[in-house]
Amino acid sequence: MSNHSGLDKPDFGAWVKNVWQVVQGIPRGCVLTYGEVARLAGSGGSARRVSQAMRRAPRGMELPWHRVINAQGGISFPLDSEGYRQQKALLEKEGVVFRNGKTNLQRYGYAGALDRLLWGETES
DNA sequence: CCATTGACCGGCT
DNA sequence: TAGCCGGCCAATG
Repeated sequence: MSNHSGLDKPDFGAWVKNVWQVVQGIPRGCVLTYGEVARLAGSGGSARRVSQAMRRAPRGMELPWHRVINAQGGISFPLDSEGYRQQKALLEKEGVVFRNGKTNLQRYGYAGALDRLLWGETES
């Protein structure tokens, strides 16, 4: 029951809200990949849906969207777009360093944060 | 309703 | 290291 004519949407809407919360939980100066955000929000969607979820965020909602990057450690906007420049600028302002258009996920990413807690500032 | 798109990802060559 | 390919799934035309 309840499944009839377009009812019972697989709570994609709920998943979207989870995405917002996950993104809001990313500390300043740190980053998370689309895939990681998707997973932390629950196994309902996929990495590709994360961008849609963030675009759906209400105007005025505080959402550090710039802390979400791709699994290669780079920004996923076209290189010559305004979004690319803006995201990079926001991240650099938080101390995230780019080398050849990519950041070191081992250092700024999720796993990196754990490693630093356990091993301290190993880094090279 | 079918086809294409997209702020992606992992595996394979 | 770099590039191609298939899968993913809601949104858009």
